[in-house]
Amino acid sequence: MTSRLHAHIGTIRQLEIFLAVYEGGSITAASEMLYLTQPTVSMQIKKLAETIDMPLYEQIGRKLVFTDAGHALATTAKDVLNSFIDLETKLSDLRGLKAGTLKIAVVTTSQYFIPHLLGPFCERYPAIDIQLKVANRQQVIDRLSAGMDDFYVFSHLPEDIEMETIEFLPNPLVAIAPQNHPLTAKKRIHLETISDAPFLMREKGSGTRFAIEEFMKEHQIQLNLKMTIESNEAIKHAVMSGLGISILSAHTLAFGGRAGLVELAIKPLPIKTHWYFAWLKGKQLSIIANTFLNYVQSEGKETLLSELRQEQLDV
Amino acid sequence: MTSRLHAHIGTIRQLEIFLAVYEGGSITAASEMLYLTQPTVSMQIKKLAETIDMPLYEQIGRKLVFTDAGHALATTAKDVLNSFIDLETKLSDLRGLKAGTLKIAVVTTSQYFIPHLLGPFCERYPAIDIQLKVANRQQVIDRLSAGMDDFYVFSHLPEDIEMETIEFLPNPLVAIAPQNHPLTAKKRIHLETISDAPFLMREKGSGTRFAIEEFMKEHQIQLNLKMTIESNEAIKHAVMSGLGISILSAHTLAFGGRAGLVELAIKPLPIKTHWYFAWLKGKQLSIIANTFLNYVQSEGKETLLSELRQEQLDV
DNA sequence: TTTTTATATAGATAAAAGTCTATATATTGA
DNA sequence: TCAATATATAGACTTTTATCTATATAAAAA
Repeated sequence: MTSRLHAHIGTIRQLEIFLAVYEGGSITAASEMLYLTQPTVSMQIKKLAETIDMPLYEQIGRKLVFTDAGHALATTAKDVLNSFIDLETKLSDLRGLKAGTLKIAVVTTSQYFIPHLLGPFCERYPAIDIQLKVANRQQVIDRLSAGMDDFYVFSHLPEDIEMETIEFLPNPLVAIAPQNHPLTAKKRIHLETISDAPFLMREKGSGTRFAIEEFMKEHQIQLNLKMTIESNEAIKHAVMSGLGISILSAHTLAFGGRAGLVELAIKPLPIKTHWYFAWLKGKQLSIIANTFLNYVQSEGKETLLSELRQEQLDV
Repeated sequence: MTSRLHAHIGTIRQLEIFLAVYEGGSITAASEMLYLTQPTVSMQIKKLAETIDMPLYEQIGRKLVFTDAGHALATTAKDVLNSFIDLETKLSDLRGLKAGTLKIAVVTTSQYFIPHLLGPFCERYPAIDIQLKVANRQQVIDRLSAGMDDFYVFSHLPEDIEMETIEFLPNPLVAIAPQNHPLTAKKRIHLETISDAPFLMREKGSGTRFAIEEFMKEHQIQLNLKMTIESNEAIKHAVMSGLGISILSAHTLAFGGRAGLVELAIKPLPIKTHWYFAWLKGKQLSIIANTFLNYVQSEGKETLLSELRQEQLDV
């Protein structure tokens, strides 16, 4: 099969002309509708009938009487032209931000604040469909390499991929302990103290872990690693139940997430890291993506900061 | 509006090629599917994107990542190409008698036997849709002039229209009276006798009336016209209830339609007329129409004659 | 780094689409 | 029968489509 479908049904223009003839009831009427000369229409219809290889109508006196083939073709022509009109509408919606998809992939820790950023954007552009993928760092990196999404959110940026980035928000890492822990009473805790307590840590590859390790190396502190846990929520619950202390993004405590936990007043903390919005270098941002980027850098950032301040986190 | 839709969405071939790219996931894959060179596909897609005036995809590494516009276009392309495939099927059905419409317009009197002719044809070609229009003579003539149907059935052919015709079946006109009428006892009734009885006649323009008038003029008989009635069935019931006698097509009595009525044995009757199948001269008969014509002239005629013989009508 | 695998661009070309003007033909209605 | 109304055909022309070959460019894999 050579798959040359179009050869059997004529051109789109011919369908358009035929439909005008069908609806106008005559060649001349169609030619006037389309601002063409009568022979032009006559010709195109003749060609169309030749490619179809069946007569489309018969001329009885002054009237055109359409054959079964003519009726069938008219039906198809209507369907097809309507499909095109629908497409045009869709495309102009896409051009005008009245449709389309914004795809974002984020590492798990950022799931605590990202929805608070997307909410107002959604409200502003209700017709835009947002697809948010929450995955672990490696999965987000894979999606980044494959160019699957518009934006990616990291705390610790991957190094071997060429990207564009913007530093978006401070991501302070704070030490937490259960409410009844002896250290919670103290107003100023020395960093060295932390070595004594059993420490709960995120898994290797985690951005949080990377930042903690860098920080401790710098301050020449050896942690007393008790357990590796792959989830912030699980770590919080482990801390609550007295298994140890930990250092986590302050955002994991925001928006009602600090029940039963106390932030320790350790002197050089918090560890100052940042959240980054990243996208593949060279990838042409869609209009929607651009719009989102502008939003993030202006209102989005402001809104989020003020929300976090209300939560009394030292962001 | 210049109504040049096609200018905005490319050619059918381009849609076809784009769909191959979309489904194959790469330009090269598409070119192999379609037996084209890679630059050909690349070019056509580029043109398509230019007419749409939006990028359809982005190349990320070795993969193509489609934009929203690309996805929308692919959906439309699928719809459109499927419409064409459906059309092709329909057309080839039409070519092969596996679809299509046979349109016939008949004068009211012939409605008594025409269905018995169409029945077996329908069974033989179950996919063919038959549209039977039963109307008065003038309406059938109007449809004939406008070329609205494939065939027309008359007893008395119109004179001022150029047509092709075939004489199909005898249409004997017989005299009828109610069962209790004094004449029903007689075995041989003189034609003149008819002048005495009140006579019920079809309306002017009716083929039956035309034939009766011609016949009576020839035999120099003056009828005692009592009433003009526009329907065979109404005439039969008027005769039954003793309003008078009449002359009607024997076929109106066939297939169980003679209850309460008796055919009078008037000597030079029945009046011998015929049923004709007619169609516009110069109108190209469709394959279906041709098939029907052949059927009518062979099996159709035979079947109908033998059915009528069983009804003991002297056809 | 080189090879392999993809896509894009340039330049050429045959065929088809799409349009026109001028003219012929057919039908209807006065 | 003639004027009015329709459709069809002929011939010409421009633009676009749909291809190709050859070559450049880019990324991934070895």
